[in-house]
Parts: sequence; C-alpha cells; structure tokens
Amino acid sequence: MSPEAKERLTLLVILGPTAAGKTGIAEEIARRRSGEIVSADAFAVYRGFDVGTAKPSGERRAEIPYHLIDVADPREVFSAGRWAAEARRAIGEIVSRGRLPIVCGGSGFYVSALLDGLPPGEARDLGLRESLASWADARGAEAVHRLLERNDPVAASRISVRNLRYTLRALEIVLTTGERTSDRVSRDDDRWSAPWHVIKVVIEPSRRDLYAKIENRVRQMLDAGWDGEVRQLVRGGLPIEANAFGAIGYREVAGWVSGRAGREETEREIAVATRRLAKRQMTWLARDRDAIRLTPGDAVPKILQLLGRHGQTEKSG
RNA sequence: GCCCAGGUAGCUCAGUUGGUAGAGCAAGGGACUGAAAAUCCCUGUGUCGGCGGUUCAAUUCCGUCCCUGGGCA
Repeated sequence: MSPEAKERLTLLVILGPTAAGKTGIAEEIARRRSGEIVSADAFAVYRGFDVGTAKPSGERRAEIPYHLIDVADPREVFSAGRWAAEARRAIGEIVSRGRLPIVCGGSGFYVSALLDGLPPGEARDLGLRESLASWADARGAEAVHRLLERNDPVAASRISVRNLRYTLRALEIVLTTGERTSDRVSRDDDRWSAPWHVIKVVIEPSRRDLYAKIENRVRQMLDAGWDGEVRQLVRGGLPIEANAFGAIGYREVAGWVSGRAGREETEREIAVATRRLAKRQMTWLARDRDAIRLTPGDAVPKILQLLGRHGQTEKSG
C-alpha cells in the first residue's frame, strides 16, 4: 500500500522536568483517548524502586496500562538502547490494539534514543570498561584522557579530563568498534520516528511552582515509606553501589535509615538534588526545537486539541 | 546587670599586620550519541551589624549602641 493510502499513526510524547505533573496529564489523555502509557524513566524500570521513582501504583496500572516499568532487576545496568528497543516494541503492540501510545517521562536522552536513534555500534563492554577503569585508577585520569587523545582527538577535545565517565565511554567505543565517537552520527534518514506523526509536548511549570511541588513530593515520599523500601532493598542484598541506587534520594534515604543523618536533613538534601535534576532536564529539553511547550494548567485541553486532528482511534476501521 | 565569644554572599565560615574581600554549599547558565534521576563544565558586589571617632584611606584600630550564643549573678 502506498504511504498516502494510510494515515500516519500518531505517537504522543509528553516530556518535562520531574514533578511537573506529566503523569497526571498522560493519564487523563489515556482515559479520554483510550491510550496506553510508555514510561520514559530511567529508574522506574527497576523492580523494587517504587516510592522514590513515583511509580504508579498497581491500582492505577490496572486502570491504565503502563509499559517499561519494572522490566529490569536492580542488579542490572539498564541502557538507553535497551529502553528504546523495548519502547518500540511496546508502541507497536499498543498501536496494533488500535490504541494511542503515550510516551511520558523525564529521561530526555532515552526519548531521543527512541525517536532519533543511537549511532550504530555496541552498548557498553563491561569487561573492557572494568579494565579501563582500573587502569585509570592506577594511572590517573590524565593518562586515560591522553590515551583518548591519541585515538580520538576530537572527542578528547570535547570531553573534560575530569569527566572520567565520558572519557572511558569514548575509549570503549574506539577500542571495540575502531570508530571514533566523534564520527558516530545517527543518520536522519533512518530515524525510527520518521513514519510517525509525533506530537511532542514539554510541560513547563514556572520555576516557583515546580520547586514548591518538588518539596511537597519529597515529603510525601518520605511519609509514604521510602525508608522501609530502602531497608528492604538493602536487606535483600542489593549493594549500595548498584546503578539503580543512583536514583535521586535513595542513597540519602539509606544514610537516614542507617542513622547517619536525620529525617529533616535527608528531606532537604533530596529536595536539593531533585531541583538540580529538574534544572538539567530543562536544559536538555530547551534545545528541542520541535516540541510544543505547555503549562501544566492547560496541557490536557491543548493536547486533546492537537490529537483531535490526528487521532488514529477514531479513524481505525 | 556583669564577663566571654560572635555578628562578613541565600546558608556555614575564612580573611584583610588599615588600601572596600573569598571558599564550600545553595542558586543561575551550559554540555550531553548505549551508566542519563548518571557524569561533567562555567558563573561569587556583598550598606564586611548600626552610628560616631582616629586616619590620606576603616570591613580591619578606638568608642558606643543593637542583635545572637555561652557563662556568672
């Protein structure tokens, strides 16, 4: 069948900083347009990390189908590539049911891996990464950076010597693929999202409102038994160094649970870390030219209006 | 009431043997190509508590007042 014969399928993408109210908006749209939500959240993928990731409860998930939540063991290290692959599969399934896929979350990097793709190549090479890391440990960050400079000078000039993580990743790429990071580009013509009608919105509350919401949310999470959750994770043998424990607040709560800090101090520290996260998310989102920016208050009607012209559910035959 | 220690950036404090000041944290801005809620980079003018005095010059010395903490009554 020719491309014109078929309406392009709509994919709704809702982005925004943490605590902006994305989930509530996505759920409302899902109810009104029979949608299913694909969570774009790098830490909600881990089982057992519920309170601190504001994971939707079982009840809500019974009402509205959610995807890409609880798909990984917290001992694993997840990845943008894996998320994109699984999200594509989930979106395909949602569409095959004649329903509207709604990607919703704050992990901008993951969403760009989904829509624009990642350069061809491999994910991390754990063995190589470990040996590079121990080499860096012995020789120092400068030596590792110099090694990168010899293999990929462009990448080296862009990455700070102190950014060991980026340095190691770039080295990992040259060493495993023989290709320089700086040459790896995701090509526009094979973008996964090309056949879709993507409606991308960014929810932007005022900074003042956002910070107030963050403070409230941190308090609610601590009241909701975040400490118990962390206790259980630790008791279950999950090491504190696990990638999943990098989620904001978890290490702080672990400190509180072990008596190293008080509740008030913990609450304050988590709010600070969350604010900084929100700032980074906004910086990431700010450069997205084709996103439609909406305030939390009028997002739902505006999105419904945007969907009105392109909703596949009404057209499906 | 008396004695002591303080009052310096939003917070915690450093400092100037007199030439109007600087760290950490916060905050703001930015980067980001498979660990991303991660990782990293850039940005520090504030009546140096108030008022007087000494001095060419005071946040720095002197006086006085106010405030905070501690001690003694």
